[in-house]
Amino acid sequence: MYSLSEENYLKAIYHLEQQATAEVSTNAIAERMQTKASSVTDMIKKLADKDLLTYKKYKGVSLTESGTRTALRIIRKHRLWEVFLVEKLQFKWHQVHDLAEQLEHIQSQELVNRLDDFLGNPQYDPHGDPIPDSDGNIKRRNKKLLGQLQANQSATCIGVKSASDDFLKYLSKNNIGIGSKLHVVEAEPFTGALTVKVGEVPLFLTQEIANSIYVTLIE
Amino acid sequence: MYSLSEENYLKAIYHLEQQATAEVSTNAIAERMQTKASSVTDMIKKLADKDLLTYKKYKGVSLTESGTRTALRIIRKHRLWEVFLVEKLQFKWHQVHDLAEQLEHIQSQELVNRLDDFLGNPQYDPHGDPIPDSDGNIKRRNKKLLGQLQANQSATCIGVKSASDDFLKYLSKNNIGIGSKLHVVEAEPFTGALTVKVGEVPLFLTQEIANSIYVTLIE
DNA sequence: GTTCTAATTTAGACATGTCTAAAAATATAT
DNA sequence: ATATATTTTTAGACATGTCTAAATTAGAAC
Repeated sequence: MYSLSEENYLKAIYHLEQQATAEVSTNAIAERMQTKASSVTDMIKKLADKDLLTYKKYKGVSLTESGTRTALRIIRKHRLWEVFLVEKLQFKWHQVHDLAEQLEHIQSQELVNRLDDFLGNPQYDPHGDPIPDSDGNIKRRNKKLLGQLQANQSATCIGVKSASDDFLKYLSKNNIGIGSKLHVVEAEPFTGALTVKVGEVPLFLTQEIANSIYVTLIE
Repeated sequence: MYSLSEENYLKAIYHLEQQATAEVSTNAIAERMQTKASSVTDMIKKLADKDLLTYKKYKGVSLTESGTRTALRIIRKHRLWEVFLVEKLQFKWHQVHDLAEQLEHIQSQELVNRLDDFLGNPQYDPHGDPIPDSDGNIKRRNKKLLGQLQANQSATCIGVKSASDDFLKYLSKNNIGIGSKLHVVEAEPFTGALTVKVGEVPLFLTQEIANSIYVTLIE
């Protein structure tokens, strides 16, 4: 269907669009894709010719509906493969990204859907990001860093940022994993350190650690 | 490591080498890869430069030890993914080849070995072909078509050739699957039809059907 | 509004892997 | 042993996706 490069551009542009407010700039794409602006311009033109994005010279790009749909299909595959790697092959959260970057380009609707069923139709990947369904619907949720919470807020752990082996061991020793409920008892304004409760057990977390844990607020 | 094209050439040449007695010819490769002889010559030179095969102009090629090792690594991946697709995702035997052609190019020793363990270290793929171990050792066995057997020989079903859905249904209705023991009661010389026993149940098979079933002899 | 700077695009080049058409080498037939 | 047919290689072209360097445009500063 689309080439490997085209798919990678679509995915990158989709992610940039999620963050940015306006059109996505050539330089932003170049930086994200570790390539040169001139290469981006070339590719942008091709994608525009295929109606995957709209492009006005010097004015940046934005994905068309078709482009967004295609990007979401790739992201769906990426995240499902990540679940597979972690749940079935016992990879650690932080080991799966590069592999999923390869697996996401495997072409077969049938395969993705069977994989989805095999995994029990998971809603979120091991990093806590939502997995689009086969129609491209995506359950967004408010992903925050634990360190951003105020005293008295409660949240569910949905993932970690850049996990080292030691960090993951530290977390499991303290009974923190995906799905753990965390309640912020106190947030120290100067150091940024947090006192939280994991279940009923109190735990002291440095700012650095609190900012390596992704959570979603419990209302 | 190696490009997608390079990997595909290595695999094709390996398979041709298994069949052929002497060096593998440019035209043989071209036919198998559905490409032109001139393209093959170009690629052959590159692979020779990388010491993956030896090549004398007009004299065909043969894989070096390094080339063979690389080919076997790809075949290992191909066959393990086929097992995954059939055993875990419930694909039919005949649906998995094209998907495995894509999956075999995923780069990661770690992934293959974990997949191998996850699948319970299978020895054979769904077509009955042996899966090389991580050192490239391969358990060859005598793969024959059921139709080639004589009266009174016994064999184990190890796969099917070009299976249609209807054919697979026919087989499962008659209790023939991978691992089934088949005993040839009679081989009709004129029509090529066979009378076999599946366990204790006698069954009549036309030549066409008998030549669509792969078996390995029981000594 | 003109000028400067930063972002973007264009022009031309290169690597990979493919092709066609022509040339060269090998194999076959008599 | 020579002519003919087949196989293989070479030469030159093209598509894709990338790059560098130069030219262009947009946006900010004054």
